[in-house]
Amino acid sequence: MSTVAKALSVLETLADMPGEPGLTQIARTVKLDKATTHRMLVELEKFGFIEQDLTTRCYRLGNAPVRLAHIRESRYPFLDVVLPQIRRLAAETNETVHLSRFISGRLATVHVTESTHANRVTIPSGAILPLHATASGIAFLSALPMAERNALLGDALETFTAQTVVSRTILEQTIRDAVERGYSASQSGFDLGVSSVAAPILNNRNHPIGTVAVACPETRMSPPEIEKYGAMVAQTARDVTRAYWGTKQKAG
Amino acid sequence: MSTVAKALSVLETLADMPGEPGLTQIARTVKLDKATTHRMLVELEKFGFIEQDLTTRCYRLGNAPVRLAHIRESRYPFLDVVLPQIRRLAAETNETVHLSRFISGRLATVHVTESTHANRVTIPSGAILPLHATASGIAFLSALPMAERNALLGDALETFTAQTVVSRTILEQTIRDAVERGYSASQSGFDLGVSSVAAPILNNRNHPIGTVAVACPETRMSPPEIEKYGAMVAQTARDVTRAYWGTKQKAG
DNA sequence: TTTTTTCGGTTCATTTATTGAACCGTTGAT
DNA sequence: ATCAACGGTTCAATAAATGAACCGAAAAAA
Repeated sequence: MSTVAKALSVLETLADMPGEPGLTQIARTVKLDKATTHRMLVELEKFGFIEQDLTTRCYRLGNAPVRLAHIRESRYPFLDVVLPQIRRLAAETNETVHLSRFISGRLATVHVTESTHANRVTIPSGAILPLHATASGIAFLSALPMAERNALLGDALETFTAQTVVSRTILEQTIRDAVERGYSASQSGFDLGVSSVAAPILNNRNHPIGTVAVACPETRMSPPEIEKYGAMVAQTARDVTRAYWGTKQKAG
Repeated sequence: MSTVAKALSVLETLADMPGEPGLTQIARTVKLDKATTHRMLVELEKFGFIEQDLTTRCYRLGNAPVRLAHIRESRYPFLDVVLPQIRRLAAETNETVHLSRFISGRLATVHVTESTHANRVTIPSGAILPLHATASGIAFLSALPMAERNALLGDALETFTAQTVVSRTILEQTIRDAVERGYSASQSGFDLGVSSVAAPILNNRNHPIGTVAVACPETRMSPPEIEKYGAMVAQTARDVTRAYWGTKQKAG
């Protein structure tokens, strides 16, 4: 493992730890020697990637990533790249299409293009989508390695409707189906009478960062539509992934 | 120079370079060997801090900083920490107080608390403040090393009013005055009839990230007020800096 | 109170990763 | 056809990273 990889591991570990941990705690979590961890922290701090509270001696994420994120987003605005694809899918299906992103541990709706049908599904932008009860959630989970999947799901699966999948084994099967087909499908799992299909948007390291989904009243989503929209949503997700991360796709 | 420092230098350099440079260009800019630079780029890419376009082989800033920035901002929201201080200054002066941040190369107004006077200064949130023509801009420049200062100012100084400072030598003197007093002052440099004083907000490495400013009609800003508000705005900027970066202040 | 543990941080002989001049194959300009 | 510049790789020489043991302080346990 290269020194740089160790430093970046320390940074990511710190970011994913709750609160403001101390040196020993960070070292234990990254599984690196205390002295090594300390040197990494010192270097990272020099560049503002982390900060240390002088009174408690604890570490926290710094401001440097915020600056870099600004630069990144001003040059490659995610929505600018993705929205045309979303709108095309919405036009082709004439159903409500929504885009979600995985932000600080939760899947949040960041854009919705509504269907023009009188009877249509409306989703508020910003809505948090439960991972086990929505097509988007299942799609997201389906692109995740098993370990991360279980960590995210936690212990209890909340019930939203009579049709919400709360059985662990059924959920596992649903996710396996989604992996196999390349898209997920859900009927009334979160909102009664709403059916949707969804596919994961991946980054260039094949980790999911969000989803695209088509949602409509269940009366317009019979098995042939599921298959048709499913294929379309999967294709759109692939297009989005390619448009945003260019041609470079890495394995695993 | 540690390996980690080299890697982070490569990252920051890439972020600050325009367009999508190639390996050799990056190596020249960071002043590191091509082989070394390449290894850093490969490591950074593994963690998503940078991306490479497979067709052009060029590098660009990646998505990882965006994720970290989300975590940082959700835990330490800048505005939550700063706004109470801004409001206190507004209450004490009963003049319009505004906060700006340096975002992707420009100084942008991110918050305004208006005076209750009938005759008051109104600034739209989001307004871009020219660096050479506003008290905020001068304050920001005054906290910057000479090299960065000149890089930011560019070649020509735009004229906004008859009083806009467009002479390089006068601007230099104005900045020196600001450095000496700890706050900057400007009369009608951007908007006619508006006077303001401002001070820089620093990060824990003493680099400016934004400014606090008091703005009012020039009729209410005679020399004694400049001095009084100047001292207050400088103190507020220091308080903000301390509140956001805790007790840890580093030299240099 | 005294003792023990845990903490953040440092040291330095040992180990290991980093380094960079020279190199290769490719591309694009002359 | 030639040359120059590119991205990327190689490997002996080298410089940096490593981590068990350590320090003093502070918290926890006795």
